[in-house]
Amino acid sequence: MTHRADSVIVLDFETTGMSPHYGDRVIEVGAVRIEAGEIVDRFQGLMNPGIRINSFIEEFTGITNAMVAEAPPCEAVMSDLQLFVGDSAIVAHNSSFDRRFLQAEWRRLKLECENPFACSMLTARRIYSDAPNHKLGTLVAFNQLKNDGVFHRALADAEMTAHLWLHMLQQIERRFDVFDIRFSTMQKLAKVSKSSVSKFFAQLA
DNA sequence: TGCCAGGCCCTCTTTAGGGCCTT
Repeated sequence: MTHRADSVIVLDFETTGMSPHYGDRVIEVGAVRIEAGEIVDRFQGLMNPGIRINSFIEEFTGITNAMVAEAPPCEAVMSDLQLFVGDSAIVAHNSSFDRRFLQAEWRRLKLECENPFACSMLTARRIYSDAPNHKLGTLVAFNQLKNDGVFHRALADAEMTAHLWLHMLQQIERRFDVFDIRFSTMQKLAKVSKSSVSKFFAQLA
């Protein structure tokens, strides 16, 4: 399976909680496709998880039980998401979280999730070691990236993550005078130890 | 109704513990 170096899906889920293993479900998905350094397509879907959303999540996301009651079931939206994502590489902020939910929801549909993942949070920890923290909202403010002030809604967070991802790519290219930073390079960057970052960047230049 | 996790990183580490990040 091959992936275009400049084509990735940036994904974000809102969910009923932290763990699909304990019955939590996805209630909203937002995804954008990046090609050639630009957002070229968007996918958004509110869905009915079939279980009650607790008050904390309602407050946290603004997504209420009344809203999802009118929405299609998870299975329908997740099936459409699979068509949107295809075999593209996927980026998410703290991707281990979104990957767990994507795998769990697709498993219900008997779909495999073999897409490669990269994590914008782990990459940002390497590049922005001087940031106050590495929450998505903090990194957007830290880099003065454009946003519409909406947080904890899936498409808004996916778009902010995409802007952060593109910003990190541009900064690496500019800083080290290299072009065509590939998805696999960003994956490796997120995994190298903090003490090895300088050596890693030296190999890029 | 309320509760529940997991992967990664760092360090005063590796026979571990605690913090960060996601909802």
